Amino acid sequence: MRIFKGFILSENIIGYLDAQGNIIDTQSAVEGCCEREIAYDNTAEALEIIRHSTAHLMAQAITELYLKPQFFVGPVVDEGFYYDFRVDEKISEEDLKKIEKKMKELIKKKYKIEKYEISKAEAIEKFAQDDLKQAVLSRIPDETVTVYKQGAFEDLCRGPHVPALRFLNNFKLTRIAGAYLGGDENAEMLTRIYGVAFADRESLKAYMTMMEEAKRRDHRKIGAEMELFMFNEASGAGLPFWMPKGAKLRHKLEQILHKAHLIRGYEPVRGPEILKADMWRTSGHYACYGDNMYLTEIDGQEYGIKPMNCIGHIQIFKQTQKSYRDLPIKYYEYGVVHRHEKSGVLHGLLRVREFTQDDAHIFCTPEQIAAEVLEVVEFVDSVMKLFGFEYTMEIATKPEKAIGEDAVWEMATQGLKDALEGNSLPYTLDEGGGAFYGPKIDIKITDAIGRKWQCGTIQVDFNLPERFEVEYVDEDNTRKRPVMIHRAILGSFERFVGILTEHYAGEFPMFLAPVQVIFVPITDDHVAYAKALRLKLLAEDIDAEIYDKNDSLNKRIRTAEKQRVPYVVILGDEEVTHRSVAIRDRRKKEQYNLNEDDFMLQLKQQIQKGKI
RNA sequence: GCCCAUGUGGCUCAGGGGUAGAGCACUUCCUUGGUAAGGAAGAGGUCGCGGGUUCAAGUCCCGCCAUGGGCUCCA
Repeated sequence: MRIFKGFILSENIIGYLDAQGNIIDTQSAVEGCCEREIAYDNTAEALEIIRHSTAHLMAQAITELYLKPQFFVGPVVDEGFYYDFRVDEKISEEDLKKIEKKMKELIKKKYKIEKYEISKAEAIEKFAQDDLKQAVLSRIPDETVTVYKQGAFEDLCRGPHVPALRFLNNFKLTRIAGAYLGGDENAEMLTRIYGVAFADRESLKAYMTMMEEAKRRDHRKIGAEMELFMFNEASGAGLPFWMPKGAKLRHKLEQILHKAHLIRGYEPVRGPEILKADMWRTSGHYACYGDNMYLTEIDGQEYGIKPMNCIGHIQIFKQTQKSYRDLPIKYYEYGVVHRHEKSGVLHGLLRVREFTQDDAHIFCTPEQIAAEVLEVVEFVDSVMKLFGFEYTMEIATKPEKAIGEDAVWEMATQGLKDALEGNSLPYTLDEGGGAFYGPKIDIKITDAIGRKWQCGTIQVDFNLPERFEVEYVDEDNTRKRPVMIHRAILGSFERFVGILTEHYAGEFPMFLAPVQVIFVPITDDHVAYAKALRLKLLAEDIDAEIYDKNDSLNKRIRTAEKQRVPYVVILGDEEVTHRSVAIRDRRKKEQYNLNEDDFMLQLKQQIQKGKI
């Protein structure tokens, strides 16, 4: 047994943790520095070391393959690692395999990873030919910097690294992309290669399988297959079309939510799609959000297409005089909005230029804020439970571009915190992430395969009521300013349907499925019965189709199965005679018969599950 | 908007200077079949759009549009 730096030296140790939980690599460890060892496995600490070293290995491979390589930063991120760099030739997707191959060759050379220290001045001298390294150096405040070396390859780096390349066997380069130097939009664009690495082959395989699964669930693929929605090149980017099946799905979602709003005291309203630019000047949108707005001119007057629905709701509120007895007033609208998103960010239904928000504005007194925010949180909770989403909340504070006094912001932000803290609801903070008119709570949901999405939002706003001079008459007969709470639960139908599609992999529950039942009559003699049943279902708002085209029975069953419809129902002589149905459970590939009444009852019970 | 890649019938893809191909889907006919592809015939494409090079351009070059992966931002 060998003892090394106070620890038993094992083939399996790639680093240590000190008393503060910092990772100390084997190159940096000294006698008595550390509390415990980091073994070569898939713990967060081990992966951080492994991935960081894999990034270096990739850099070494790139150095050997391409002309004039210069490297910027190569950090470990949530999903793996990346390295930003510049070379004198073009690198594309196909090159990733070549780089991977070179990385594997380098591993076989069994280089040790060594570390040495030099002064910053020496480093500036050493990397004089490399302006990216100079950029990195200029960001380092320390007077001493460290360099890691493997074979002929040296890189300025803080570490930590594995002791030798043999720990880097299970990696995969996943994609190549452009990235601004330092994330600055005005700076040069570097090449970025992303990769993942694990301690064992199985974990890498599991990760790749998860990626495949995400690809299989991609809402763009499923949306096309199921004919839910489409885009049209000639019509423009980011402008979705809802095909009949998608519109049915969306309609069901709208109906479920409509009922849920009414029960909670919301009233439906609707504002115009386009308002005079002066309205947007008053609201502050023109100044703070103008870059994202579509503007036009009518009869010499400037108009703006609405990017948000608040202004319309404010006008409706102001139309009649309101008493403190009326508050809170809750207006809701499935509001169609247009936002000029940059072309590069458009992504299926998840990021579009025209979308419909499930938007509502609650006008209330400052004293009512906490209770109203809580009620919205409860609303969010029931919606997310319905679809089986886990979620977390995040409070976002004042951004750089904002309207209103700091004191007002402070009060609103505190109101949100109080509402959550007072009810022991956990949240995280996003400093500077608020809307320009107020702070907000963002709801982030986690889908069936663990991905996170931002959907709902609750925003407290003291500013717009002030700007539009919104008032109510208080009990002492004076005019007071109400507070506005902006909120959306799904966020937008587009995004939410996209997320739902991936969450369910297209296998929507009965209460959402665009087509809920498919009847397959065995011969022409059974079509009449199918038609009669279909009408009965329609009367109950259940969408059913009949597959009676001239194909073999097996073919029609296969086609029906592939539609991801909850109920495939076969109708033949037996069913017609006994007024029954033969149901195929497509998940279990089993079948069972029900009489007509029980069938209807079962369907209605399934639909009932969609009530909130 | 920026970097990289891609664009051939409704869908998935082959063809890479010399007169457009396959499978699925679609239409018609035969077949009336009890639980995942019965058979035959047919229709459908100015190869994303616009320029250029060439005797000749899906094919090579340029610009634009759209899509995909990122950067940045957000519902």
